[in-house]
Amino acid sequence: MKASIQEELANIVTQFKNEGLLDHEVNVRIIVENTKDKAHGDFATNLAMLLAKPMKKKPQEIANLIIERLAQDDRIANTEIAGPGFINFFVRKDFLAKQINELCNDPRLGVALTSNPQTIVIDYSSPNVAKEMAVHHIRSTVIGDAIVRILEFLGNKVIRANHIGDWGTQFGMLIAYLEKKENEHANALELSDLEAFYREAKVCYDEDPQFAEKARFYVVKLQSGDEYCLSMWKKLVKITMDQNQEIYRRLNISLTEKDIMGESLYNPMLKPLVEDLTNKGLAVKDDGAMVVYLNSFTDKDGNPRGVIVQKKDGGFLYTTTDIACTKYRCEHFGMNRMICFADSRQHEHLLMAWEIARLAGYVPQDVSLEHGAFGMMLGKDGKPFKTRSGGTVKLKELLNEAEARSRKLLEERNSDIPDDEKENVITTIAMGAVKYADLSKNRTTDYIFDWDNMLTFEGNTSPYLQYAYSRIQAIFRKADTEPGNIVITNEQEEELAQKLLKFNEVINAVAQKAMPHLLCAYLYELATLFMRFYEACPINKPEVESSTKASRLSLCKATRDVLKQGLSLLGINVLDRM
RNA sequence: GCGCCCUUAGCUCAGUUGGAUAGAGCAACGGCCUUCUAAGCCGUGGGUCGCAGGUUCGACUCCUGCAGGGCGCGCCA
Repeated sequence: MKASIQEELANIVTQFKNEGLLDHEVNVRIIVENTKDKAHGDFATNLAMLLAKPMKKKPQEIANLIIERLAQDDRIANTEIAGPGFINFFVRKDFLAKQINELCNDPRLGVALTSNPQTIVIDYSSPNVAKEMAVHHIRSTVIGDAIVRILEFLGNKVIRANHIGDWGTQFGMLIAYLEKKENEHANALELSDLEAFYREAKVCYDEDPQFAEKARFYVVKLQSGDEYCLSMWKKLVKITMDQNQEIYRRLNISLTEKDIMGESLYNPMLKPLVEDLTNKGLAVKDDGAMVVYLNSFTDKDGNPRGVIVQKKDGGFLYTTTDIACTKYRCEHFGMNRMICFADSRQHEHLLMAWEIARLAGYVPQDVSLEHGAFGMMLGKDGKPFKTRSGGTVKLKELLNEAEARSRKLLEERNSDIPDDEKENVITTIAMGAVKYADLSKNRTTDYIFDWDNMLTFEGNTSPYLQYAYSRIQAIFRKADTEPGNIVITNEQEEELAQKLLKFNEVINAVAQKAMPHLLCAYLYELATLFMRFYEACPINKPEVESSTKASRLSLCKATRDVLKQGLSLLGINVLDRM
């Protein structure tokens, strides 16, 4: 609808040009936008104002010319000129009803499959081996997973890439310490506290010279492919990822073991990569290290910035790994697009790695490399978030606390939920609340971590959306009529219907911008409009006519389906009762 | 020193590629449960959009400067 108006306006601009009313050189962006205030109609364009100067006429005059030339469209009730020269379009009510009836019968709820399916790599979560996931890991994990689901829903082929930190010099130390623990016959429980494990390993390394020597020895052995060291390393990876997999399960994250593509995967590719960069004349020796100079980045003196891809001692750096990783993904998956969800500190680093990959010809021109950057998690004081003791809060602790609060709340209510459903209700609400708290914020800015904000169940939260859903389910349990043809009879129905029709637009915007908070905002607005409709428009009441009942049930059904689909794309489950 | 990001109500955040009167939630105050779930609905108060200029018919949005906060800057990842 918007697109067809836009097309017609473009034709009119061409007419103006052909008639000499407008210079051919003039280039205007024709925009038809949704109005914020429905007094301004359903769609509006500012075209007349944009043409005012180049056409040397008053905006109102031009608006009139445009309206005169608009073809008759039976979907449009009328157009008007308003304010400084906006043209407002009012859609006919029966066309709205027609569209919403179509949406009701569409299993995809108006969201078309993409006409141009792509292979898209989503790099997200990326925890470190031998460390527990902390609260800040929630961002990459939850946002990345939502984008994965949305891109798949649109018909793209999505590769989940869990770029775990499973390589580096610290593994010598960790292997040596694991060996020590095994010799002491440590049980699984002792190993499960990875924070303690890492800390203690570090203590041994710092205080016991013999241990440190062994650690350094094991690094070399590991990197040369020693079987014993590799098997110990694999144990560490497994212990860690088993724990992380449990977090993923609780949070309903779609990552599995098969999606693990850690840094170690690229290790064998680093040496040939640097050789290739050297052969191509990109990497040059500087003070013993191999460096790529980039003209598009400058150092503190304004000279091309040097990026080290190989250290003096022959070792490689994480930039080298990221170049190899990008190259591998292009070659191995034939990807069209890659989005890396990592915090904003890595922005410059990623851009430089990708620039090198492009210069080396590893990335086809039309492949889009995107950094789904997100801000830092800060404490209430605006400083990077730390606990009082200076450590981080474990993600597991946050999830436990969410469940505790959810449980307490359910117990305080005199709910009639059967006992066998209660656990599911508690966890579904708790996990939804935590995920939504993160997903609903614009990812680009830093944000304040606060237990109460993160774990609230009122207002703009996931429980609110889940509540709207379960209210609808309650209506259907009591309904004695089937959903039928929708006829819009009042303001609440109209606003709800119009919002439902915007689902398609929102999903596509999220897919393009990789910003799930847009979907959260949409679903919250939808739920709010439903709540108003719910208060104003009775259904299961004796005085309601059966045709009205059938119409409203259809609106309920569409709302229910969009809420369920929308939440499911965010990785949040719904509940039949709560 | 150089560079990137940020600053919107008491608090936490939205604000579409520049559009019409800057919006939510929480907190505060006042209403609404014998009527489809009160995790809800309705209403009230609350703003110099960090500051100062500029561009524009129109600026929270774009440009410049300043202040404050976060982050990054060759051999860690």
